Amino acid sequence: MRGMKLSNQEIAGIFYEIAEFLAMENIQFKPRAYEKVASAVESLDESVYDIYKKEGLKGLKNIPNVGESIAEKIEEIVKTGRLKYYEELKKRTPIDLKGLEKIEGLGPKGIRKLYKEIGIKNLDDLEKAAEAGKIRELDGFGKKAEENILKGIEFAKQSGSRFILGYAMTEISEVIEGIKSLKEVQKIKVVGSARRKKETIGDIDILVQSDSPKPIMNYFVGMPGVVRVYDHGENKSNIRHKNGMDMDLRILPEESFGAALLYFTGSKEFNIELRKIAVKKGEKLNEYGLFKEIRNKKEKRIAGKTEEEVFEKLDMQYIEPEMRENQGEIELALRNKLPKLIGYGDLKGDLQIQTNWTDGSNTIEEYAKEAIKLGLEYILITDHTKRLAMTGGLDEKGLLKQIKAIDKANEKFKNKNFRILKGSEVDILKDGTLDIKDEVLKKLDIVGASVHSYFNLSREEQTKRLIKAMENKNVDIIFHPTGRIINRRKAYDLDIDEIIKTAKRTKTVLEIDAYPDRLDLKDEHIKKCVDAGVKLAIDSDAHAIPHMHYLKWGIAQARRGWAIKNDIINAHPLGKLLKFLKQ
DNA sequence: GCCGTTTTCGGCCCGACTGTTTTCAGTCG
Repeated sequence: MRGMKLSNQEIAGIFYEIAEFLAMENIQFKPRAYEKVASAVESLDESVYDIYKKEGLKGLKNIPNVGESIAEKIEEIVKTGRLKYYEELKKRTPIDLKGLEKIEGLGPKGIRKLYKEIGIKNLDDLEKAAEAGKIRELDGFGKKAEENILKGIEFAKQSGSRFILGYAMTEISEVIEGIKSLKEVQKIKVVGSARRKKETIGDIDILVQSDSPKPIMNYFVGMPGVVRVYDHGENKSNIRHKNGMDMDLRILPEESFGAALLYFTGSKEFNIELRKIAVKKGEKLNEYGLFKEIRNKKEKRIAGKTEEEVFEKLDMQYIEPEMRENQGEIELALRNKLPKLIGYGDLKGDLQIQTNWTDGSNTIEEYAKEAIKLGLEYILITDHTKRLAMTGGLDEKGLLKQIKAIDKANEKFKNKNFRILKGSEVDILKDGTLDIKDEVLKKLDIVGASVHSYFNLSREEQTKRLIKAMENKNVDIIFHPTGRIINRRKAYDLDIDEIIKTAKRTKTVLEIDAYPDRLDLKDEHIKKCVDAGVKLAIDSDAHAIPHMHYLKWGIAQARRGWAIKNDIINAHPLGKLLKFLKQ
């Protein structure tokens, strides 16, 4: 095999681009076929190189939506690192497709026209042509189109990555509160990827139930912070907010609200599958409801008021929003075999908290009081250890001192059915040993260990390092196992399957760090752990009191990984939790 | 290009809004 190995993500990118090129040529159905493959490759948890190595062409064809022709194309990529078909398409139309399609309102047909008629290849060309007034002269374009292109270029220049859900939610809530205050609003709900609790979101979709949409729409497009209005209709409007987010508002009446909720929550692939199920039953599903044709083409709405009703009429179980990704959940729902996901109120404790003994802002007691308010029964204090000098990490002596302080603090909560547990976030050194002696670790209730250095070790070394830490009998949990920070730092290179295998063998728990920009493990890793029977902990990683409220984002991530209550050790009462741990 | 309780050909999810149309194509989600 020659050339650079492409990631699944990059290969998916190629197929997305091919879809786009084919759409430009006005070719029917093929673009959709390539898109589907791109999305399937993107969500694989095994590299296509590994699949090909193990099972060859046949393995590739087992990827959903991959047939003869595309399997061969993937094979070519694996073998040569290139794809001739793609390169020829690019040669025929040598343009910066990815850049140009960022412009809102500009699609494949428009891009093709701009290239064919006035030779526009990239955003620079486009900007110059628009400024020179050349766009408006083209058939099918006009003055308005030219203006929109200029605005689009400006936004494309300043818009960056996707937004982190847990952080964006605060600002979203303000907008929601504003809309909610209108008397015409009967119900309001954030839908789209935010309701599915994806870790990052591209835009905000909002759904309102109302019988008089007009005043609501008028408020929405004119509310404070709106910098651009893309659409302003009776049922649907779309704006850009000054915080950089695009927001979509749809308004429907009560009889359609459930169907609309279902539709606008997505995912797109999930919706398409659901609609196909309806079609097979001779019915039609859209955002207004589930419809059955009665005599002479007249339709009757058989469901639509609630999501539950629509699922029921489709003869399937209710599917939680976090699962709606068309990753097998639909089949399970049809067979009445869905797992019962861990609930948002199911946690009994928080197992990662940093106090003012190191780099946290609050005292042990303050955290305990907040935990009681949140309905928790225990917390684990996990301050950093000595190698992390910049946090004032504790050494053996410091830890022993903290143990005594916790004993004393526990006196105060005796009557409250609440316990503060003694723990630590021990540093895993380069060779996999720990920076605190075993004889001290032994005295703690629960020990978490994590990596804070040498992020650039080779996959083999990094994996070995973590395995060694897991093999330590005192280590109960590995905190933030992959080390990624969303939009800021890549995960360190790790053989996650080996880590999961070792976790199973050594009875080590892996953490779902609930901090909004960590969410480490990722949903697909969680799914693997659940399948392998590896236990997980959901922790806030709080460095201050408000951070304890992040636990819900960890639960959301666990639900996206199909975890049930029994998979999460801190969903258990204290006694049962302690039995799970090593020794 | 893929896929199959309408199986190896003939389908492929469905609807809102805009701009430039004079009944609709393109784009988006």
